[in-house]
Amino acid sequence: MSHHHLDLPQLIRAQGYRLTPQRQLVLDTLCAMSSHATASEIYEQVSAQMPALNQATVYRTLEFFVELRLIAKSDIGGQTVYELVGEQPHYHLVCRQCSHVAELAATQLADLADWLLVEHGFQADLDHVVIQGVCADCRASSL
Amino acid sequence: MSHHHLDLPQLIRAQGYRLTPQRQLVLDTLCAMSSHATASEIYEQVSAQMPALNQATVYRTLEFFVELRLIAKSDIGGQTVYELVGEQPHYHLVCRQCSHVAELAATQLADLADWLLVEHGFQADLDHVVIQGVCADCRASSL
DNA sequence: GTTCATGCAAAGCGTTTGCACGCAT
DNA sequence: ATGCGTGCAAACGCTTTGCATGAAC
Repeated sequence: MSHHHLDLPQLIRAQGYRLTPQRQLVLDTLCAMSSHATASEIYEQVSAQMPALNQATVYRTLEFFVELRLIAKSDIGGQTVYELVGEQPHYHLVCRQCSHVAELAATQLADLADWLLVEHGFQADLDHVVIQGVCADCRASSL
Repeated sequence: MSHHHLDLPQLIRAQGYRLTPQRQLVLDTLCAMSSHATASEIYEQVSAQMPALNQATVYRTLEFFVELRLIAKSDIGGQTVYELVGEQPHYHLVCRQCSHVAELAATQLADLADWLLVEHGFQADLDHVVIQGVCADCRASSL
């Protein structure tokens, strides 16, 4: 559970919110899942451990953590996916043809981010960037 | 109607498809609208000129043009928006706080695109890139 | 004890689909 | 004449919401 390096109870309570088993479980589950997941995938995993937990709670909990900026919500190929905001910002390459998703460290975006901040005062969330296109395999097979 | 530089009838018929008044109207409307628009915004505009035209037709028509790669479909701040693919590729900066959307020419992305192609064989659609973050105004007002 | 979070069920919204008719080819 | 595209209405999936109960503080 890599998110345990942060003091979750304090982080939540400091703002007047409450730490519930449901919130802990959702965060743990998202951490255990390799990478991005849809709300229903998360719900499936979570309800295996806590069957009473409701889908509405999953949505509310995810939204809650998104607002705390502990998890990121993005649209990947028409699907809304959630992901733990980790130490290593990364972005996604989504293939328009096969829907394959690759993850890349955001180091290549650093210059762009700097430029956006200096020239436009825009502070980019590098964790949210999704780039569509055609992946190497699909390009090869369409030759 | 800046898209009239392309031979729409031929482009469509060459692939065995048909050019209908509805398809023309949707494309003209999207061209007339300053920039990106949601399906319902497009439907409103379009049905003003052709009241019988159905929402389902708008969706089917938009999807049709997306597949022809005449228009781009992206998710901006949770909304699905459509946009004519013009001569000048550009990307969007979306403010997480005020939802303001700025457009920038994709020239700053060119290097990144080159790098993606060379290093990962990934051919990026620069028209689809959406970057979330906090805009200059919101950063200023939160100081 | 107070208030926030949850469970439940229903509603909401954007989008898609099946079918019969009509129009572009 | 053929068959693709449209209009209509219903269905669909994802997400949100109102309310009463229950749990965290």
